[in-house]
Amino acid sequence: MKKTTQIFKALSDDTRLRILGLLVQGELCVCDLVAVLDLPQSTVSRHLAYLRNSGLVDGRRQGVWMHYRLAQQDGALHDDLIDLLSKDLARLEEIKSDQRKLRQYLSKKRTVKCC
Amino acid sequence: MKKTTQIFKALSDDTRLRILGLLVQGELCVCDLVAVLDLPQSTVSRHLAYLRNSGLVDGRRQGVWMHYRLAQQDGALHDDLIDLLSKDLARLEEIKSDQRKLRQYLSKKRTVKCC
DNA sequence: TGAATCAATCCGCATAAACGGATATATTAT
DNA sequence: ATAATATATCCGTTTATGCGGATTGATTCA
Repeated sequence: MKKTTQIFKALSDDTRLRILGLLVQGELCVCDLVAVLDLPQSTVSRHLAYLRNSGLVDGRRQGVWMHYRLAQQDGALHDDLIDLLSKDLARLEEIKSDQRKLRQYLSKKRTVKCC
Repeated sequence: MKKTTQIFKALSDDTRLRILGLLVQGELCVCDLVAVLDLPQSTVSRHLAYLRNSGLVDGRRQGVWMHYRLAQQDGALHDDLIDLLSKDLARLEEIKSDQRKLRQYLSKKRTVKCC
């Protein structure tokens, strides 16, 4: 039960939903998220830690950079929720806006000194 | 976005998940919930108010008693979550135990002075 | 109207969690 | 080793939320 409420707590915060709304598009590194969300790095890292502790995302280090992506295969409820988020988050205006910003950002990424 | 996080907040608490785990079985009144959950009435009512404000349950007065049930038709995310809960809550041991208690309770309900 | 009963709200207290600048840690390159 | 950079964690402060006994409000019946 604690695991279940923990997952829902992880989804109860605007910033974390925004992060997930970007990660449903694919793996990203912290510097990408900071740039697109336009939030302090400590804020982004703190929320990523929360999502990881809740089992919703996995992190992988590549050199200095940490890449995060949605976690897979972690129980029925978890998988059902990931499916649900992939489908329903993109209906929210704020998420759509972030996703647009992400596309712009990725298209000019070579000009950015990040991963 | 606020509406979305509000729904997830509503699902982030043990007591509220237990209430929903009973309501997926059908409409119940507050006194039923207090008896089965074995919690103070003020606690149950407070959580019911939270669930109602989040749009997850509807209340209907019948005389002195308030009957609560899962709300329907309130947006894509909402409906998807109700489906998910109906399916996944019953996998949790604590919820299964509550649902057993509910069946026992309902079977001897005529001996209880409640709705 | 007054008593009885169910449910909602109030209250003070305790705990959890968000914020973001500052600091610590980890990795790479010189 | 030292510097540079990316990320994680620490810290004090603020805000949100849970608790449950006590109170209030609503409804029914005599």
